[in-house]
Amino acid sequence: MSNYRDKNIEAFADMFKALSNPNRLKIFMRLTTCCLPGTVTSINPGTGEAGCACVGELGQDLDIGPSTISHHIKELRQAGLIRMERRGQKMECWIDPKTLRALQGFFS
Amino acid sequence: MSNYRDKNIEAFADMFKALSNPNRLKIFMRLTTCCLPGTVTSINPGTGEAGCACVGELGQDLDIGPSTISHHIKELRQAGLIRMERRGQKMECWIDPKTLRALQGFFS
DNA sequence: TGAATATTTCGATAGTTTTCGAATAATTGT
DNA sequence: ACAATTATTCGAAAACTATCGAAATATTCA
Repeated sequence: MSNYRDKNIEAFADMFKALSNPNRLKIFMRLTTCCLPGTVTSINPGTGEAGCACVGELGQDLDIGPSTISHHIKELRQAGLIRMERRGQKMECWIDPKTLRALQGFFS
Repeated sequence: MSNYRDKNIEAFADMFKALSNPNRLKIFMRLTTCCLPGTVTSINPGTGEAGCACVGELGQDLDIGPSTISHHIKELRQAGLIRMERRGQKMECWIDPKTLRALQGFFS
């Protein structure tokens, strides 16, 4: 009787691949620290809107172009690590809580 | 004041890269289940020797050649995930407990 | 409608990875 | 010394990845 990890090797490999690029890992870590799932995310002091980091913000301090940021965020999304939704001109991103729990369980 | 993760982004990216290949991930998982660090590892019923999985054993059921197995195990070792030591003709492999703890802490 | 902002798509290029098979090395037992 | 076992190194081929810049799309605001 195999356990959860054994049944999802390919999915976990995809998650680790998404985290294997330093720039993608930085984006992921930024999302975990700025807007952890389950917690109240940042509120824009100007607009008063609740929100999380958008694609442009996530790419700051990364020294790569916007098209590359977009590509990386797509990879994180396809691996199931993050979710995103359009909010006006921007795309808000946040960590998928279910996937994060799966990763926490993987090493425990 | 940055935390542990921020100071070791490259090292963590290397670990995730090592785990991003399905075959390498299977090898890693096999090591975590057959000989967890800190626990008494398997004892060979014939010889009575304590030991863990060797390179050949780890490559079973993987449908890739021995040189590829060797390559993958080298990647896991260089990422700091496993340690190994010669025992006669065989190379014994085991999980590095320090690195495993670092990974457990990464997602928590 | 048209300009500005934010993001994505596309095609290209340089670099990396996976895997193989042949050759080599290390160890053990005859 | 020699054969058998186990594992590593090397060179090559195919596939994949990271990044770029240009063009395209979506949204807001004047």
